[in-house]
Amino acid sequence: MESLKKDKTLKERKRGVRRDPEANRQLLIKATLDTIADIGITDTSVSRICERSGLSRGMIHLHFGGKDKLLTEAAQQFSAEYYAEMDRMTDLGLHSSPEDRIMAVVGADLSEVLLNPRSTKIWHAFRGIASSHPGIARYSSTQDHKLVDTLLEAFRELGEQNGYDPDLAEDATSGTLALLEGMWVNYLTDMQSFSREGAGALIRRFLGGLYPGCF
Amino acid sequence: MESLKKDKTLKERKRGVRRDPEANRQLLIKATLDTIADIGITDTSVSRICERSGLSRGMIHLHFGGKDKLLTEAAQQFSAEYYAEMDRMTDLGLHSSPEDRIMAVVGADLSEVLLNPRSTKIWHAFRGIASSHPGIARYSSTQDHKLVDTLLEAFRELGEQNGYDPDLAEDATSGTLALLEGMWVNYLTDMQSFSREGAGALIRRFLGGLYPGCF
DNA sequence: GTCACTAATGGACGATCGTCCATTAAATGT
DNA sequence: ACATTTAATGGACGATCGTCCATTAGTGAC
Repeated sequence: MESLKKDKTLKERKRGVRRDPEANRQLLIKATLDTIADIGITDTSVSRICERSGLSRGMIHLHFGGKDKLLTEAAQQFSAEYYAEMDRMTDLGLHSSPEDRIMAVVGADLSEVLLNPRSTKIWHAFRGIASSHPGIARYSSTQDHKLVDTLLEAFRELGEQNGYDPDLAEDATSGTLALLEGMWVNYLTDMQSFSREGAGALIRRFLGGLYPGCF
Repeated sequence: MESLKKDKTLKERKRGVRRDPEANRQLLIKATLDTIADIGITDTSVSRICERSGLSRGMIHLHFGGKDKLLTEAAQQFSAEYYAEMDRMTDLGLHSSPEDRIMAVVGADLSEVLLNPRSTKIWHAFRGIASSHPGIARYSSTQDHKLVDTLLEAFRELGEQNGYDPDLAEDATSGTLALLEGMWVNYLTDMQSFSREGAGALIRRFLGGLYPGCF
């Protein structure tokens, strides 16, 4: 599968549009993420990235000005892709019940599209070096994003409808995200025995406890 | 504080017992963990570790046989220290109520002894490279340890006492650990605004939802 | 005091790191 | 068609990587 990708790349470069800076930029970012997922961020070097992308070693400096900048852009793009997919999978039923909207977020986060070997490895690799790479740290948090507002709003609405303490919504939001973080860790630690359904059921159970009668 | 440690080390070597292989081993492991917490695991090299420990560059190969082995032993020791501290902080009241025992685990995990800048940075650094370092992966999980049994037993007892579904205990255990994982991530992401009390209260709230009338 | 033994040193080694740039190739403008 | 501009190459560069080992220094036995 990997060598197939490489061949496709090379062929495109031989016959199609022969110079495409933007495509090469993207190719380098993708190669970076793939390399991190494959051999770990410690062994992800400029040479290895270029090798995988099929481009020459000078390209990174040309397009990004250095390895660190490339890493930062890769983290940014990876984060953006996560949220784009999350939006795509949850925006569909906007006028559904708060429970459904919340569980849609949970389900999306636990789905194979978002939670897979590649993404968990990359995600945790970036988080692991975030404390020493300020540029990357900006993209290794779930906490300051639209996603929080989505959940918060849904929980508020749910609480309002059923007469629960309004400030419960904040804890519910924060707790839901924390539970999901924990599930990702479980998945990373043991992909074999991880159950998406089990993880979803667990979170539903916790939320059902917080909002009795719902979920 | 750091140069002070170094001086102390040097002085000990000058006047006290002048050759102490085991002490140097420990010194190297400590220097490794400190370096990871300080400059990140990417920049943690043999030279940097030796520099910090005040020992010569050959020591790592002499005592551990290579950098990877040292890293693995450091991860192992770090993990062991975590569980030792956890035991120390929770074994005190063995015959107390299940709720208290559970919240003791939560409180310990959120206490400054276990949850601090150094430990979170090291923990996440190791986890970030775990997928590509099988030796380290063994020590980057909370899931296969005595701690699980402690919680499981307490939740079972709690369920029994109050007439709850016994299989709730497994979800409660797994969820509690997941929530704690999430709290560690929150702490790593934003140490300034993190509140230990808030985090503890949130978890208590979730558990109170699962076991109404308790917590 | 001498000898055997182990701990510890610090530099040599080849490999690889990330950066940079002179050169080549392709696209664009005239 | 040729000149100009931009994309892309691939090797040179010094620095640093991790490993290894000949050497030195400290320790204990006799």
